[in-house]
Amino acid sequence: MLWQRAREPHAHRWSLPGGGLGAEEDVEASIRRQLAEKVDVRQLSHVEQLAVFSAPGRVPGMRVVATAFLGLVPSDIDPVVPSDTAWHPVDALPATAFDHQAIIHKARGRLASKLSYTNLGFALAPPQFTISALRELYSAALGYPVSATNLQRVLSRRGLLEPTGDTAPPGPAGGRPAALFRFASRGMRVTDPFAVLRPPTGRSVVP
Amino acid sequence: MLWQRAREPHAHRWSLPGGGLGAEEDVEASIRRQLAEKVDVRQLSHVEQLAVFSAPGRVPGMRVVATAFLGLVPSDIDPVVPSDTAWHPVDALPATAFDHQAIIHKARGRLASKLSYTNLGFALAPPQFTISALRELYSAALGYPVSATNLQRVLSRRGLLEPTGDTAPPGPAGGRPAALFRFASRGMRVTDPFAVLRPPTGRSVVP
DNA sequence: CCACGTTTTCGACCCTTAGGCGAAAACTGG
DNA sequence: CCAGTTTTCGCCTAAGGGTCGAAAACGTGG
Repeated sequence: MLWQRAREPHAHRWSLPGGGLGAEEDVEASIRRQLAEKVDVRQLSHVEQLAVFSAPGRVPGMRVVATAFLGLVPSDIDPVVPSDTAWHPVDALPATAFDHQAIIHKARGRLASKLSYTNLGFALAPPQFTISALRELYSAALGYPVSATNLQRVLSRRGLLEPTGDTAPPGPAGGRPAALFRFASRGMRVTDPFAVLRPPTGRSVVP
Repeated sequence: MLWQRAREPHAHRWSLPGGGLGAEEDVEASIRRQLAEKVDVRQLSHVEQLAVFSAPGRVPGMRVVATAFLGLVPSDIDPVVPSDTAWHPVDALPATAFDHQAIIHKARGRLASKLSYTNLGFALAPPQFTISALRELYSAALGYPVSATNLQRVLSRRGLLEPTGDTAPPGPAGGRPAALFRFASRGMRVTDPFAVLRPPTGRSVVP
């Protein structure tokens, strides 16, 4: 989600939402406030720190140190945004202001890897979904196709997916009705990768 | 590595090295400068951003937003440090200033997980090492014992370990001389965990 | 110099998890 | 009732980690 800058520097160019840090808030409270002020995005399903961007010349004319965040919104939600704000497909972005291109690139990398070893999919998916819908979400987020069969089995085996019992009606072309699922837990859960470092008894990493 | 604060606030308490951001440097250049100024640590084998700590009251009396870093030094190096600075075992830390306890905790978690799915061990290990020495390093960093057999095979299979051909002399109690190894590449290399999200052809994540 | 304790190394076997394929199931439309 | 579609499920294979125990290579003490 980008909005078009009104003022210099980089007027009229698309940029990530953000703003200055207030005296009584930390950076996460700040970015949530910025989003709530400038655009109507209250349904953030996940927010996490990405990185600090602090190159001296990243904003012409003044020194700005930015803490970039990765924020996710479920796919079923289409927040109303002001006229200067719009959603863009991450594969076809317009020219962006400052170093925002690099921030977006880093954000996408973070999303891709966290989709692999966490249940972060819950933040992208609606409350209920079919496996094929989830497959499309994952494919879009990752940038390459994933197998629906595998996705279901892997997520199930990790205990992240549970059936609701309901089914979704088939499409116009027919087909077997798809079973509906939901994510087992809200909030992030990490499935620790690799076992070299797994304690002999099977405890998790750094309790 | 901690040093004892000379001035208020939190005088005489142990704290992480750090300092203000200069006008002509980014945060990474800054932390490297701080380390070079205050203590003689030029052999940093790895430096990465950890997180921003920005709670309004984290430093009493003034507003300080800190970008925390994780920095590693190979185990064979014992940098000379000023009299107010000392290395502490991470399992037996003294009382620390501000929120540095939380920073250290986060750093250790990051180190533990990156040891699992990257070759970050290269930053902890000396140029040459035996498998048992590496095993002790990993065990210490992770906080629980790891199997030497497994460690060798896993790292070898990932192509991270290569034999030097030499052997280390046995200890005072005798024993078979241990073969010496080195890490195949300096610089961080990520072995992407889990394969659900691996493209059908085997391409890596986000080229 | 030979038996013994020590440390390292290597191989064998098992288990868990992912990837792929194809058949069966369940539905629509004609 | 039949053809076409979409989903689901089971089976098989491959890869990676976990464990165990035997063999290799060394020092030491009798």
